[in-house]
Amino acid sequence: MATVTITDVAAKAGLSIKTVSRVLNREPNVTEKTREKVLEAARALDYQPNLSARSLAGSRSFLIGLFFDNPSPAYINDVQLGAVSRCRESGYHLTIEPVDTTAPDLERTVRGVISTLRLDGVILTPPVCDDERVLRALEAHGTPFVRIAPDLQPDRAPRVGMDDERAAFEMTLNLIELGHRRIGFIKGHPDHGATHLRLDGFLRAMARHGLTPRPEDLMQGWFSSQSGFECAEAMLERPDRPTAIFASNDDMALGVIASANRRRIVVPDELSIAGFDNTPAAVTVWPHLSTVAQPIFQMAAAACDLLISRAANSPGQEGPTARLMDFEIIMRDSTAAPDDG
Amino acid sequence: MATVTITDVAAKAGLSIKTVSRVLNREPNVTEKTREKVLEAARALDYQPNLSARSLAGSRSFLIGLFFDNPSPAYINDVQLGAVSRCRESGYHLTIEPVDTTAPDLERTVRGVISTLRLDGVILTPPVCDDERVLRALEAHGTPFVRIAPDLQPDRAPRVGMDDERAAFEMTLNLIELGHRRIGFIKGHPDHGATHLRLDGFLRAMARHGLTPRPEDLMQGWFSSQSGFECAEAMLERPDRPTAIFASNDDMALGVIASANRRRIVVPDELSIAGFDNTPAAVTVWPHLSTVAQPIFQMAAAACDLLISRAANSPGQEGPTARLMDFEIIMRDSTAAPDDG
DNA sequence: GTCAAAAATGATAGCGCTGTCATAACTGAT
DNA sequence: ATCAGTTATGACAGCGCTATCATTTTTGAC
Repeated sequence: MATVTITDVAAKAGLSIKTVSRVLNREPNVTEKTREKVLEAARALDYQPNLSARSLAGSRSFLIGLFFDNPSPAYINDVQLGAVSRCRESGYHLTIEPVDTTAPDLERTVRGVISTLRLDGVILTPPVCDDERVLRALEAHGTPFVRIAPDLQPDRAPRVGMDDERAAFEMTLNLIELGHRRIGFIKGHPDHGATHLRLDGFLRAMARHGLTPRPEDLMQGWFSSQSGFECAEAMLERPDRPTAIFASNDDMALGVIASANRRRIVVPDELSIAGFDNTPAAVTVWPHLSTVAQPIFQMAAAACDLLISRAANSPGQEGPTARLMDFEIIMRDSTAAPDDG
Repeated sequence: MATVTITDVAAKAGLSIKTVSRVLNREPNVTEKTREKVLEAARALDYQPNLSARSLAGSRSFLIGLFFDNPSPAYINDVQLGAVSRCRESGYHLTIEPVDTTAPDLERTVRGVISTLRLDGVILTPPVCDDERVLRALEAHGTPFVRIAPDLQPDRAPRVGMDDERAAFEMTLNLIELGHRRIGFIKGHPDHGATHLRLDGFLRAMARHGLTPRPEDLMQGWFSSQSGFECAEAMLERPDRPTAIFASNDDMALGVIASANRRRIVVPDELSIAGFDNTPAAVTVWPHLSTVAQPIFQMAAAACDLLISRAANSPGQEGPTARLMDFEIIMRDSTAAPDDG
């Protein structure tokens, strides 16, 4: 209620508002003594700058937008937490903009948001990060954006991500080293970039050990637990079923576990199951799911960082930045050596 | 990039900027013809109002804040979607502010956010909605807020929620009508308001049928799947175990299913399980979980509504508004009549 | 037609900041 | 001391809107 303005601070400190502004914005050419005086006055008055005024007068809005369509809640949650944590440090705020990629007026919606809010930057998560209309709208408006785990045209704009191929490769290697030879693989949604990379990693690990998966052990899922369940049903009803199934995300792996439970197939004794993503649900089932943990929080924080430093400093680099973060293979209770050695 | 201002629209329409402003803000006293002219000019120019300017000049910021600590990602996701959907309709935007209720400087953080952003309203989810420091900061600043499912002091401020007691009551009734007499109940986190209400509903339904749960069938959980698992382990290892377990949220119910699976207890033939919340995970397990669906999306939308209409119009009512939404009992595959009839 | 009342429109002053440019205060070499 | 070359500070315009109040136009009763 008590609205303290920069003018009040200036009066209290006995300086001009411009000098106060300089201190608050960490601009150069301010004496240490002056700095102190301003800071103390601001503290005493509990001064809070008015974002609208800063935004209107200056070139920054201190607002970062997070555009997402519909990844899993857990994923989005991590992204938000990561982004906000970095925003907080720099006085930025996060506005969330769920985006319906199937909406016909998507482009004008996006244009509306970025020009109304004058966002300093936008974070794009899959699958929005691969939507041509969104990218075009952002580029046309000149709004900086960072894509998280984009599929297509990786060098079109700055991005952060992780090495899905290598993660799938290593998880598969783990399975093979446990002694598995017949390993089933459930692919993800074909429109999702990670889908192909994870499959590639799986195949590379198999090939490195001279293993060629049979066609019926390579199934097409949709990243939903239902699709994982259905693929598992098909694979598990055959007498020569795989001894391990690697589902390319946790939801599908959960479907596999559900199918195994239904068929009284003991996990991991009779069937090893691995997932990908390390969702909270992975430790909610029994047995706990072996999976790949993506550093989602860190990726989002890095994305934010890119946006904020870009907004603050001038650009000046040559090609778009790309930051690859480390994943982590987490072996829990759903994987073990196969029965028949 | 091409920044179209209200002045441009006014010039194009051959009117003053004030008249354009009136049309855009749906103020009265504008001829239909004038209205048309303004709207057409705005459309032709693809005019997008500048939120910062509107906020600085006027009394509204068009920003709603969502404060949350750490409910489940699925819950938060629904809240966000519900809130944003309503914000969109009214030209508002949502900024998210994760709040750490254990942080010592919580109060000044909250104060900083609301005065910097000049939020038109704030939505509080559990457990933030019961944090005294947050409530005090909001009240002191005079920022309108709506609490979702508050526990303490329900009439301290406007709120939306649902009737947890009656939902638990009805679910329990369903279980009893299936033929269950010995029903285990797993309580939630004691600090959470819903915990007591759900227990009350359970007990009332049991009492109505002359049933008194034995103390060892009334267990203390913490809303985590791990705690559900542990409670189930204790209940299921007894020879006279319950024929049904009602866990007061889905995560714990998932823990119960995990325990049953581990013990080769067939669900629902040998054990019925019911949850509460209808999280996505409820249909990720096998068998699919019977549960209570909270209208989270609608609650958040209603909360937003309250804030926006309050921001637009003057207040003028007497007591704080309270809106109770309808729940839905969803009976899926984890519940059935008991074996022994 | 006349006139007051009501409705529609416009001129103008800020909102609280930042950016630009001018001014003042310090340097240190001569 | 003197003067350029810095460095530190301040005056003031204006960002794009809304609010207030003045002005013009329309309306309806007589």
